[in-house]
Amino acid sequence: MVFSQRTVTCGGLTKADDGKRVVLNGWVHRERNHGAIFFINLRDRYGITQVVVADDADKELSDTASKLKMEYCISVTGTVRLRPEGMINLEMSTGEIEVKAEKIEILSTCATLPFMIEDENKAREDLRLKYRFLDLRCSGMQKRIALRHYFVKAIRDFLSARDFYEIETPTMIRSTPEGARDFLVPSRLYPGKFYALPQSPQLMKQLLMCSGFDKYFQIARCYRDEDARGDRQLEFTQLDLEMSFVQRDDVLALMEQLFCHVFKQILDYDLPVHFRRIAYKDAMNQYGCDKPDLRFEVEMKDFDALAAKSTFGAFHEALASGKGAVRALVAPKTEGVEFTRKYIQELESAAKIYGAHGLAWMKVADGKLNGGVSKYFEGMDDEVISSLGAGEGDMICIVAHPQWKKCCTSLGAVRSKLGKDLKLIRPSFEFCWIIDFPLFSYNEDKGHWEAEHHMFSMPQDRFIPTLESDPGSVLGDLYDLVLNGYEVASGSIRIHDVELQRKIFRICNFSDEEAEEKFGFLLNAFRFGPPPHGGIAPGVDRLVMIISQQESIHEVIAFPKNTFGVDPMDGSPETVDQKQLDELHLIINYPKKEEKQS
RNA sequence: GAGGGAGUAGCGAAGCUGGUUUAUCGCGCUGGCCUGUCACGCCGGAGACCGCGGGUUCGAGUCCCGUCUCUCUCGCCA
Repeated sequence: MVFSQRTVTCGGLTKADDGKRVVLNGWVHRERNHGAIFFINLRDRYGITQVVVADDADKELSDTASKLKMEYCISVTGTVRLRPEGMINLEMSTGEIEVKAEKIEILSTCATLPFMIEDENKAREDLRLKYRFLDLRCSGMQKRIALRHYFVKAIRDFLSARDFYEIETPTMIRSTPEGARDFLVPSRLYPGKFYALPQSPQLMKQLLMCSGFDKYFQIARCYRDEDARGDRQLEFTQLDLEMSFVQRDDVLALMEQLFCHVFKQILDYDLPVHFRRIAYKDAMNQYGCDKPDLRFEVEMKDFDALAAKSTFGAFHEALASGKGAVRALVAPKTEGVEFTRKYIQELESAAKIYGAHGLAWMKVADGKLNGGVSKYFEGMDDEVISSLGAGEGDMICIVAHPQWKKCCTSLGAVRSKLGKDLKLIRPSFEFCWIIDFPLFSYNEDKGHWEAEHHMFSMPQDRFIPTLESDPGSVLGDLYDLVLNGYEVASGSIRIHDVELQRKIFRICNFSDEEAEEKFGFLLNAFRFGPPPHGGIAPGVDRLVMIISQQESIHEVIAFPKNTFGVDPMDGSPETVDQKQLDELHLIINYPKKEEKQS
């Protein structure tokens, strides 16, 4: 197709270009027809420029102009001129100039739009996803995709300058029996055999360490066949990173420098040089989760002793086994929010989602405990109020549970809800490290220990003697990076010793034979002088989401899947031809529809 | 696997406790007018069996049951 190709973009013209003859290519963003004069806002990736078809236009030009509709793709040839006095639009970066059209070519027309191309598309998400190519024309999406590009570029620049190599690893690998469900790819050449898509390049990067590439990173696509959430979907992108000859603090320091650099580069935002470090146990006790939002101050307090002194039966029951806990927090008196029965009930349901049986509460009025469970604290008013630091008009919320973790997470949910409802959250970026995670957790259903993180993380030295006798109390050289209540990175110092690695497999119920069968290639590599190494993997989607103030990673992914793993645009996943199945030696065993009992 | 929310023209919404109506409004679409707009303005028009299927009722967008789709959360996600 022959057409007038652009000489400039729609974002770049200024009054310095006055008088210049230019060609613009772009989309009709808005069109205003005043009869004998037309205004066209022409849009491309770089911005919007006003095109004028003036009253002196010939018939051909004004006929073409009158045919234009939103989202027609056109080429405009014309001359830049200053806008007349009083017609300057300060809202637009190009608002001081306009292009007087001499020729307009319609490059393609546009059907009736399913939604308007605006700054932020207000259509339902499934419609946005079906017409994602149009949704992406909206300036909000354009900005976020651009931000993502600059985010990744800043990472590459930073790491390259520090001698890291970017190395690609396979996306079709062996399925390994840990973590999430794998996505499988059937093999045509080997009937009955499958590749798996990587949940992360974990083992490959450890092997690269064994190869001597002591500083590695990769912007890696990862796949996990689990249900989606606002902050995760079945395929996502990680900055995967690994280093040899390092200890935990080297990794943490590098990440602190990296994020300081990146935030300065793309947001001109100054992060602190060091991020706060919180032990997992303290995070649970104080914030009720392992990814605390530190943008507001409400903290949970140990209420075991005071609960034991109270006369409230539920507290005593929770503590009876010795494994339970009672935690309390103070909801600050806030203008515009009444701690009504209805609101307290809302808080209680938030707690119940995480297993709490109830939410105990009392208010501080005239320096005394009032309402709720206050009658069980007779004579303890001053003690309770001062130990929690509660003030006049504040409300004390208490959760008791026979399981420590459930007690904490339930009250943590209350804390989160208060943060939002009482508008306590500051607009800022609050990073912190969560360290000293337990290495194992006991899986009641399966009846054996499992790795909290993954089986390749190093136990902290002091626990190595008691590894097998007391797995539950072993802390690992594990670390999560948390930002504004989201886990944005997770990593560890890895095991590089065959015997220690075998021990960990055994604790996680893998026999030596099984371990050899599934992870033999790693164990084999560890026989040939593996270096001590460790790394981390920040989630790119999540970080860009938080930086761009969004609540769903869909807003920063060009073509995301919906909550059911379906792409409404291309319709995937979809059935395939019988021929394809035959080639792959597959027979589909459809699930039987359950007969409904009538 | 479980729970909460939603579904009304192409899009976004209103429609209270069942009953004045031809189901309302904004955007878009469409016909016309308009020489400085920039979310242009003005006049006119088309477009919805109120997700789908039953039921209750003299009467259902509204109440009940079922079902589908979407969305958030728990479980799950090292």
